[in-house]
Amino acid sequence: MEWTFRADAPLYTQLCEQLTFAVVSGVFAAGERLPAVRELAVDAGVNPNTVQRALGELERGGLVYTLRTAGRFVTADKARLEAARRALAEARAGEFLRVMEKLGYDRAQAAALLEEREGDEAT
Amino acid sequence: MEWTFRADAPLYTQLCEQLTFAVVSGVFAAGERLPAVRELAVDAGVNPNTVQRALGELERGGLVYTLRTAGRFVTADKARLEAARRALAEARAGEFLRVMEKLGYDRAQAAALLEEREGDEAT
DNA sequence: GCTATTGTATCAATCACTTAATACAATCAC
DNA sequence: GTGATTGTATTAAGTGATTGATACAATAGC
Repeated sequence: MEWTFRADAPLYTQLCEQLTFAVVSGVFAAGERLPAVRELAVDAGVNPNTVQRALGELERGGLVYTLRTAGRFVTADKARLEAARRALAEARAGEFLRVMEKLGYDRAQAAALLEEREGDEAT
Repeated sequence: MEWTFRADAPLYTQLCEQLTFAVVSGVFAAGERLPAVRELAVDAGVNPNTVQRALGELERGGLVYTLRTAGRFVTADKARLEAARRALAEARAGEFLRVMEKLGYDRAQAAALLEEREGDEAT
């Protein structure tokens, strides 16, 4: 998996987000075992503790679970994964609408703005 | 004007955003004089330096200008204000689409999600 | 010209947070 | 049972950024 980090936010935060997106969107399949903490750490070029901290968040959200010495696994509960994906999307949508409203765009205008956009390919 | 600060981001950042939104959406009219740095500081309950820093950002964006001892004024260039408003909206839209894409929503689905939402009044 | 009010500059300290090193614990595999 | 591999806990230190106190500078207004 590809890791990219900006300098304007903590590593563990970005790690958490990227891991969440990966899990929720199926990069790691439901029930699949994740690479070990140390492995992920080497792969991403960060300290194992940092990975640990990020994964702790995922665990609290029920997206992954831990078998003490066997490793971490993505939950097998596909409904839960889908619900999480949806919840993330809803949250982002909510934030987006709040900000747009402060800028004087109502819901319809905000939606229209999305569709009008040209050439914003997210490489 | 109403100030609200969260604890999860620097004051000057939030101040900057709130001032930008206020200026761009006409809370302070084009050409109007802004309250003095010290006045805003008292009003918002922060240090004058913090206000100064935030306003510096607005100035760099051409939204306000300074007359050394007379105060700060919103630019009289309404086109510029409108352009800034639009640019902010576009930027947010772009971010939103990028994230939604990572979550597996294409542009149309993202837009649809906005319109489906119920009861998300931004009090 | 004097004074009050404006923005500006400087400097320091505190504060919190992130990151890292290291050691511990448990159990799977053989 | 032994060792390798897993996650976990503890602790420290760097580090960097934010905020605040204070002094400076310029000029508008009377």
